[in-house]
Amino acid sequence: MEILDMTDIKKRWKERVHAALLEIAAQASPAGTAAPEIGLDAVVAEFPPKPELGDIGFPMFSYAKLLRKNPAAIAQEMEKRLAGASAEASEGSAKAVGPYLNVFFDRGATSAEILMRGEDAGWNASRPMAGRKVMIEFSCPNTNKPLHLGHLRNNILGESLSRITAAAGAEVRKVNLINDRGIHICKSMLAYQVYGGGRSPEDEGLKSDHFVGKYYVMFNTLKAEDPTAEARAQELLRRWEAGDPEVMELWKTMNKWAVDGIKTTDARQGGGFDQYYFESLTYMKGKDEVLDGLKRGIFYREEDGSVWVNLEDIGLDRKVLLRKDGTSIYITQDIGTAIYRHGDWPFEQLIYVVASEQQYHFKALFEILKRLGYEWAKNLYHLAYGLVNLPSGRMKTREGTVVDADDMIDELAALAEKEIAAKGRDASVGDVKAVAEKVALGALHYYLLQTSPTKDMLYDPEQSLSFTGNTGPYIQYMGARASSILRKYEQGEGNAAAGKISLDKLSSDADWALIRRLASFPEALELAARAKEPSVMAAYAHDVAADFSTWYRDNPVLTSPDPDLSASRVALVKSVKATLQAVCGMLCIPFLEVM
RNA sequence: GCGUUCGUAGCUCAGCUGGAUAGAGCGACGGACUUCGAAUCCGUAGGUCGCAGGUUCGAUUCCUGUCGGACGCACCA
Repeated sequence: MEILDMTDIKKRWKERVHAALLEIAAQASPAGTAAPEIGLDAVVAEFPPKPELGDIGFPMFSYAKLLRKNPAAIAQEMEKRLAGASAEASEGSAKAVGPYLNVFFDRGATSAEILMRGEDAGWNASRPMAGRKVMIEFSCPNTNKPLHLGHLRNNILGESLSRITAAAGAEVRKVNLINDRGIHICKSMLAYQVYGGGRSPEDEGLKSDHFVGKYYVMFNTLKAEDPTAEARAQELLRRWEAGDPEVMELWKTMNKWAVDGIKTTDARQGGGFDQYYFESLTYMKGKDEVLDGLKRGIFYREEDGSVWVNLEDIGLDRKVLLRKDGTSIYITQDIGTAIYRHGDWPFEQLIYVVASEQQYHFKALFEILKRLGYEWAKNLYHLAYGLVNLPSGRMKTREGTVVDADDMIDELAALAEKEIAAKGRDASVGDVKAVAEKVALGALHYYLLQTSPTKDMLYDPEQSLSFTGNTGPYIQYMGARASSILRKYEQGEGNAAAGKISLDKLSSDADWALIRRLASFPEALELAARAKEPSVMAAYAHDVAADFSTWYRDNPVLTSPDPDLSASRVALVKSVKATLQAVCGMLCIPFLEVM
């Protein structure tokens, strides 16, 4: 069977509508005069507010003036014109509804396509971003302390966006830039030298990144005891830059502890990277580029020897690129790193997932790369995201300190475990701890992704885990319910095995509501990928789960007396499950067969 | 002060390139389990989309101003 792609059907209808409009326009204009121009882009399609109005709609308002007709009349004429069109039956039909021209999909053809999902692992054939190479940078931790709540949002945004972009057909490369050098690193090293006594994380029974973080905090203790602490840290940095063997040895050891621990947390979230960059290896890059730009007159040198760029013409400031002593600063490194990466893997687009406090920095960075003449610089994108706040109270740690990522997940898992016990599900789920961890991650990830990245958000752990409503666990629960039905079917319950799948059995409005939702998957995916908005997929996941929940309450699957009806519904449940699995995968919400 | 960004129901959030009666969830109130898992479902109440102008046939969406919050404006990263 030929696979129907709803996105394509929509596009083809758009073209038909466009063609018909041109015909009307040509007819309406007096002989000898040019027909008014209507671009294909001027044809907009949207979803009618109620399903009975149609599946997609085209408002006719904007052509009224051009065609000197009222929108309703245009819609009428469009309907007549398109009725006879040689559109294949499977493409549906168009009907005038007031000032709108609405298209009704052919239910049978759509259903047939949807039912294939359950049987075909490669059902997602939509590839709107095919052929594109997209590099996505996220996480970028410092190696002086463990990840915190903000990193969890960063990680999940980056990971989810990567998966969505890949699902949309692009080739994706996830990269992480480890900030493993600098004064802050030296502070934890110094504190360890003073207080560590050569102990290892194992000796203290701490996760290795938490161990390093402990000494970073202890630097404050040192500062209170020793007024020269800051100076000593600076001295350590100088020795590091000089390659002092003793300092390098300590640095390597502590960095490994930090990075190993951080990687464990990344893996816990389900993420990972295709390539790691280390600031200690890249921070020298960029200087040559700046000097080259200076030679070409893109930058200028002040009397003290420092090198600057003037971005005032685009509403930014003057920025320093090289200090008067000739050393690099932050933005210089980023210039170098971007160029270096493009050499590594010639991306078409590079997306930086970085907190919105750095918006200014990235504007400047992108502009500088553009001025240096890099063609790809126009495709650099800063995915800025806001802060994660917690409701004041229990979860908020003392002022000034941040909520640790591992602690947060631990706490969520403990709550989930309690809930499983409270529901009396311990026996059914088997490995309670493993399931609780997955529920915790589903809760956390969905909650973090449902909000648009740009906004600051309030993370309420209790609410995210509440298991009722717009939450990750709700979506997981619907996945588990679907799985449960299919499991029983496999075990021979009901009479579906004796029936055969019939599209006629899935033609009710209730069926159509669910099928239409499943059919809009390619649109949701394309929008999410194009707009770089995992929240679109999150909303879609919830919609699918909610529609399924409504549907299966009134549509018994295995207990229906009609074998054909039963078999058809089993097929539909399979495609619901396949869809939920795919979408949950993109959102890093673990799919659970049982919970 | 300048710049960026956010402001939608009591609370947390959606609202796709401007379009048909602004949607979910929580909370409140009222219903539905001898029925495939009630971690569910159904219903009711609740909004002058911060405010004021403007563009448009049409504005929550675009523009200007204004109020309020967040962030940024280092030879830090």
